[in-house]
Amino acid sequence: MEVNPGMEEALSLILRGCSLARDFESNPLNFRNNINFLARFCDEILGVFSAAKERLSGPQNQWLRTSTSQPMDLPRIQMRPPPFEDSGNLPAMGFGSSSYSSTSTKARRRKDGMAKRTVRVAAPRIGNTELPPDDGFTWRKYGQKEILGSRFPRGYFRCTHQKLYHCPAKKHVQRLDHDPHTFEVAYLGDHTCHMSATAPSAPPPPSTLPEVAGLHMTQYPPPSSGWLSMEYGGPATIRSSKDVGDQFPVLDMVDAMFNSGTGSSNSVDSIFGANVGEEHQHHKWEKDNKKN
DNA sequence: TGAATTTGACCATG
DNA sequence: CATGGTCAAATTCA
Repeated sequence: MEVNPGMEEALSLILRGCSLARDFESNPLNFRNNINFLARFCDEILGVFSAAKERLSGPQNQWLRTSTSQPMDLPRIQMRPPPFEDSGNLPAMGFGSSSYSSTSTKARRRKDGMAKRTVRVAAPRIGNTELPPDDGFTWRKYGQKEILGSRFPRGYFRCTHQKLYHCPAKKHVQRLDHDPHTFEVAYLGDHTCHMSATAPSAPPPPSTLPEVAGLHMTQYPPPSSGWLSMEYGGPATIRSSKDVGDQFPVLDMVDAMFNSGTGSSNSVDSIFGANVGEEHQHHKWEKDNKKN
């Protein structure tokens, strides 16, 4: 899918703002003794969000309503994402700003006959973009494979507690060749472990989920911890180990500004190195390409 | 030291 | 047979 560039840009900006906020959140003391820096920091956050808002409210925002990048019409993709919708165990959707869309895949059906549902997740340009998106569950990577015709390898994940709870859930994560900022995540099987430790501590509210643009998200109570975190910068198996803790004013500000669950990168150190990711990726993928 | 990730090999499917 | 999917030993990490 092609992500609308305007949307991408706005999302990137928003994510950056969130990242900045998180940076403050995680190291408030760093700013305490440096008023100038703090002021500039605030300016930057405001500027980033303003720019994002500009992009969203400008004439070019038509894509919000008439996005043609999706094979399906928008109302569809404003629905909650397909995976787990009947299990009462919706993914946390670490990044509310992501565009989710479902695609029917003609993937061959394995003999186990697991249903396969795919969603597309827009990755932020910032942060550790080479890690698969988190959906609120904990996954364990069990393989990675170069896919023919794809520049990027596909990662194979299964539920961390597969053994403990015989949870059959799996997912395949692949970065789109033509759009490296988008992951296609294929979910296979449902979680049977949602009452277990696999499930996020604070299950996402069942009703309102972020809509596709992540910008129409009406206020839904974010999980007490890490709602701002995209839970995206951690290892493949994402535990919100470095919990955010209590909300900070900046987060409130961000929340107030956007009323959205837009996530941000989990990796604080990536905040000021927004562009490092790609380099890394290429490095890594070059390596990956050597096999097979 | 246990758990997670990496990675080459093997298996299944079309 | 080519390719996608999984296994499992080796390695890394916390």
